[in-house]
Amino acid sequence: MERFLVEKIVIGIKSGDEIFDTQSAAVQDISGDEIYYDNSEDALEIIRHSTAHLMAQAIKMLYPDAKFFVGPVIEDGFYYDFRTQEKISDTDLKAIEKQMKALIKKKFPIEQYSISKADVLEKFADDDLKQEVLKRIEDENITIYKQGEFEDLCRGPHVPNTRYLHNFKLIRVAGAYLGGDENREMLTRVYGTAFADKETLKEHLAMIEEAKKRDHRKLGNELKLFTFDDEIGAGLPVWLPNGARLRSKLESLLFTAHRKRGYQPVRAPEILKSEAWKVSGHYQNYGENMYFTTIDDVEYGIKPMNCLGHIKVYQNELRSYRDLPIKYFEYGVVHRHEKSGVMHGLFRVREFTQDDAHIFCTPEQIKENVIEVLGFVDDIMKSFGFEYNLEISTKPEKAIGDDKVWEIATQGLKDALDGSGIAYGIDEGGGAFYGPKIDIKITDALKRKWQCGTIQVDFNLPERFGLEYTDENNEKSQPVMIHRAILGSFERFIGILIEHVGGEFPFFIAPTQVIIVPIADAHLGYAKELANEMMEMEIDCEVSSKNESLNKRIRVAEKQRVPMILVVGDEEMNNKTVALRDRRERKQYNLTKAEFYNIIKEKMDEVHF
RNA sequence: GCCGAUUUAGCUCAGCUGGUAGAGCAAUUCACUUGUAAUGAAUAGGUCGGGGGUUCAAAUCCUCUAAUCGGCUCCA
Repeated sequence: MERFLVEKIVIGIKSGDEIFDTQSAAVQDISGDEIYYDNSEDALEIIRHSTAHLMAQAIKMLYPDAKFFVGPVIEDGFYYDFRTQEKISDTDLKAIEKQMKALIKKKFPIEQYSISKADVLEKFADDDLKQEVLKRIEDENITIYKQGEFEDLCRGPHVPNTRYLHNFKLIRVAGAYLGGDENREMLTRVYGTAFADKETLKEHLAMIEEAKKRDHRKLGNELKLFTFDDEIGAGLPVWLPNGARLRSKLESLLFTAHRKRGYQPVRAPEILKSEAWKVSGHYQNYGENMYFTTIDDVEYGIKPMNCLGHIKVYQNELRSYRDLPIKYFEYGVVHRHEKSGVMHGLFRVREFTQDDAHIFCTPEQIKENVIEVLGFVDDIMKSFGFEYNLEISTKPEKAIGDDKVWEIATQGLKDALDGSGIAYGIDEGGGAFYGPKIDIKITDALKRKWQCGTIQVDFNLPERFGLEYTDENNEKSQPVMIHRAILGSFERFIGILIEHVGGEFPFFIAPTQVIIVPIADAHLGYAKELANEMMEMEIDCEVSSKNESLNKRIRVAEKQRVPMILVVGDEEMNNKTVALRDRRERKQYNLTKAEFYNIIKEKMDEVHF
């Protein structure tokens, strides 16, 4: 393979933003920059697309009844959607790979020709999936690629010969709706990946394996942070002591952060009369995903959001423009009926706690308040070392309120983002039913994106609940509500944090911050004395006094990813010192008690959102 | 909800084509009293996710159901 890289084999031409393979470039007489056979983005596009076709060819040989839909290149690989009568499972991938390798050996040239759409429709008249593909193509001339006996409609680009496709791996089998429409049939999808050389492929696969070790579900179990239980129910997390300690540290830091920024803590019930959800529109727009109960013949809905309670707090007094903005926050426990197939560790659950807040303000105050929230988000994300993306979601199909109101609200969000010079993406039609939003997205260990925080501008609920304040002219005006969450939910945020740090939590939030290992029973008293002093300093601390060897106890503490391990024996006890072992460096430092306490105080003071 | 797979001791996993279960770690007890990543021995622990069926016999085959995993769809 090295030989190819050195020789700089040309597999395509880049003209402007478009990539052409050598076959098309020759036919259409296109000139531009040459794309060499290597791991560049453009080359991988060609290689992966060709590998997808090679896979289709192999599948067709093994499953002659197979009909193919589409096979695009995706972020780190490719897939192909198809239909067969026979069920295909992960164990069949090996056979498909083997067949692909056999095809590579035949060194089929990959040839291209083009025919009119009418002819293609005719040619594939008995292939309903091809007809579906053709419905989605507007061009009058369709190109077809042929390798050996196999041909498929395709825009390309492709490598010139199947012999360039050695370094691939089929990853998994999945199901996918035809055209992404859940009302259509489900096709079989096989995911795979490919590179220009074997080493890069190996590295990529190793990286995926490494990432799996950071999976929060695996670490949550190993570190005894949380669990799920069949008897309790799907999507209902149970927080174990370690996880609950971690979570309560986060809660308390975030509480202070809110208070510093002028938010008032409030609290409202878990269940509210359905009548209230009808006023808000949740009953009509979201009822199928809510849980209900009946008390004395009156129907109540378990809250899926906290806004209604906060609205009632606002309505408890008459408000003046001088009071605005008013900011209420609550760690609100909400329940949402998620479909059975979507639960995913702590990332997608049926009960979760939002760090939810509502800002009631005048329309003029939207921009400054959104900017302030964006700053709050940035403070939190930086403290944990998270990279995040922002996305504006606009009016969805299921929506309440005027188009004009939506327009104003959406513009308000854009203005705030533009005003603070932050880059953002746009998700058309992805907004909440009552207003547009800015979503804060973070990626997990396997690079899947998850929405965490959110900022939503809402004119609709204030209208529906008739919210008012008295303005400068002593007249009644309607305030705007900004819904916002920074973490999104404690569940999802902690899940992401676990993956981000691979279980090695920073000192300020670690469930067990210090573990003391007395060398022998004689040192237990001193260990407990240290532990008590640290508990006074609000440091979570454990004494490892089990009847095990010193080495074993250190090993266990390390595996539990405890940031600081103190070993104490005769020397430490007599001199009132500690031997501190660093989690990562495996080095020891001998410190006096006072020196050590200063270090941990400093570590705690480093954190402020 | 849909497609595919999985479910055996607290955890991680063995258990071939049917003959009622094993290992390592963890736990408990005892001995050892340890100076920076696993001391040794003994003991205990499972109606094999749950229901129904086939069979002389089911962890193993069939069926329904639940949960989990990988995707799809969805996520106020």
